[in-house]
Amino acid sequence: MEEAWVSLLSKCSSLKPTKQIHAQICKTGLHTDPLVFGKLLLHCAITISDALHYALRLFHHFPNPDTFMHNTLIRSLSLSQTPLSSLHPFIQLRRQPTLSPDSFTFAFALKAVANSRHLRPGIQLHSQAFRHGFDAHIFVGTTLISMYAECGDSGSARRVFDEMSEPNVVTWNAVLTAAFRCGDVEGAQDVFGCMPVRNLTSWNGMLAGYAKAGELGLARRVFYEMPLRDEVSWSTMIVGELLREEIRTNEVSLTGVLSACAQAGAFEFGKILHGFVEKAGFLYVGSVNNALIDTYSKCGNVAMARLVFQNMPVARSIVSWTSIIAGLAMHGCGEEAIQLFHEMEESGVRPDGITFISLLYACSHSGLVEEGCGLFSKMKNLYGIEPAIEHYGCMVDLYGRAARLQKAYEFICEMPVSPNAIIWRTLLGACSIHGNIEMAELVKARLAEMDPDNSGDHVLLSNVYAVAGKWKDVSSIRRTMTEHSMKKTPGWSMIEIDKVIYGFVAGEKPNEVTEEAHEKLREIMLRLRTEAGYAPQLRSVLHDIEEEEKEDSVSKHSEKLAAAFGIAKLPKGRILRIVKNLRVCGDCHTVMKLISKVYQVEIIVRDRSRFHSFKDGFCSCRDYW
DNA sequence: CCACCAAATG
Repeated sequence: MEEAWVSLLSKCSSLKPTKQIHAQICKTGLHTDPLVFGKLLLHCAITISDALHYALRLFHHFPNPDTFMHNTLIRSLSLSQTPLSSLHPFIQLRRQPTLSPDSFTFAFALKAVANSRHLRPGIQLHSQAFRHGFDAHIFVGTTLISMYAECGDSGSARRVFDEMSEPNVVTWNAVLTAAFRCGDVEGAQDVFGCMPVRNLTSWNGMLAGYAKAGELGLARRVFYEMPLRDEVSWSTMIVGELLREEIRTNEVSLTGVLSACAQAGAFEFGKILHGFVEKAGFLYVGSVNNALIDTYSKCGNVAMARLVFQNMPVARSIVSWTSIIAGLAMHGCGEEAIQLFHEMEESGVRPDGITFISLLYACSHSGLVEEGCGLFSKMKNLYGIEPAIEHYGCMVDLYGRAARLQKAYEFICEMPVSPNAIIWRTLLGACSIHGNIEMAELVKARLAEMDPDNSGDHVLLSNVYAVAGKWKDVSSIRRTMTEHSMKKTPGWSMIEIDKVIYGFVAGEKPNEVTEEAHEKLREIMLRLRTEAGYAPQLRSVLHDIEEEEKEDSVSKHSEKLAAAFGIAKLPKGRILRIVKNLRVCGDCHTVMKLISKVYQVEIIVRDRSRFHSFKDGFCSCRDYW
């Protein structure tokens, strides 16, 4: 309830709608809730520049404000354009006979002084904190140090630090930046050398300090030596123009990094890069926009891809149109992809062969057989584009997925170019989806002539047998595979949590992360069984093994582990984004649907060929994949 | 009765 109001507030940036929201909050009676009221104060003081008086009036009418409420007002004002105005509620609070200031009060008030850079009120606050015995408090002490540094009094900052009994990392970091702020680069180096513990903020502090002092060479060195880099590190480098030379000389490297993100599915990192692109003015380079569209689609966020496409400040090229069509296709938005294609035709951009590959792909992944056929002939007849082998492959996929296996087979036989292994493999995949043994055997024979050592083909065929319960044939395939020392590609999945990527491989040696994932997974499966009536679907298992063992084998699939780990680690409400190297198996697909319903989370899985976005028990692929 | 608010890097 409170969160709803807060998010509503964050969307309005002027006083009038804020007043309306306030009136509504009053109706619900939540206006006396300290949390809601605090957010309202903060919003008026920071987000809206001319609403300070309104914040003060709100506070004035608040019944019996306690120390917490006073602190909130002091904090709000300290962050406003006129930080020193927070001294009024500070004095008011001290005059109240029933209330007394606490450590928060002093921390906020000192922060206000630091933001205003006026030394004299700072000194007064310091002596008052001393009288109340709060100057020894670690937060207050640390704020004192940075306050003195902001006001240019490095000697006092140093003295406060020397008198502290147990400085922690944050205190050390405050001293570090204090040295830089007073222009003492050598002092900062000393502090950095003496620090008993360092965290990312310490490194970022060094980086920013050097950059501000104009020591660009040293800053670059810090950047390369850092054990870990986050958003702040990167943006320090960009804002300080430390990487700009490299990027400006060839924006190729920027698109290169973006495409690496796309391949790895590193969404959070891609977002950071997007921020840089905007800040550094690279949005005016068409190819960078296209790379962003591609990155967002491949990282599972087609909505962001759409947004980049819609807001492009430069002309959309054929690559831009094709990228967004391919992105929509990957996410199962076939109709939208076709609609965009029509818009593209109207805008006068002429499609090329790659555009049609994306379109046909969109059709085959959304079951739009008629539309796909129409586009295929339009490509040949209207645009005069001679279909390449990839186009034929898409058509085989289109018919095959739609269970029209005979039609697909005939199509291959009538093709004017001779089919390659990929074409036959596409059909074999379709046979495995629809469980057609005869066709699968026929196709596998062709493949055996062309590409006998491909383990994936054996696995596909054996899956067809396994589904039909023909375990003899399954084990014979397995024997051939071991005899030819063919290895099944191990399945892996990864999930990004707080910009760190965790990988899971089926059957790997247990470690801390996998232990945790397994434990969470056991708990999840139990809940799915009791609350959603889940029963494991064992058809996806390759081998003819005991039922119980099979269940065990299915339960170890890497995407399940990644999902379990995500549920355990990510805060509620966050989307789980998983990347997998192979296709999702049927059982995992079901489990993801159930998890999304029971745990009320959105899960986006990128598999080998497309995206599955699970929400409320349904998948965006509508079980067509 | 408790907890919601707090210090350092861009």
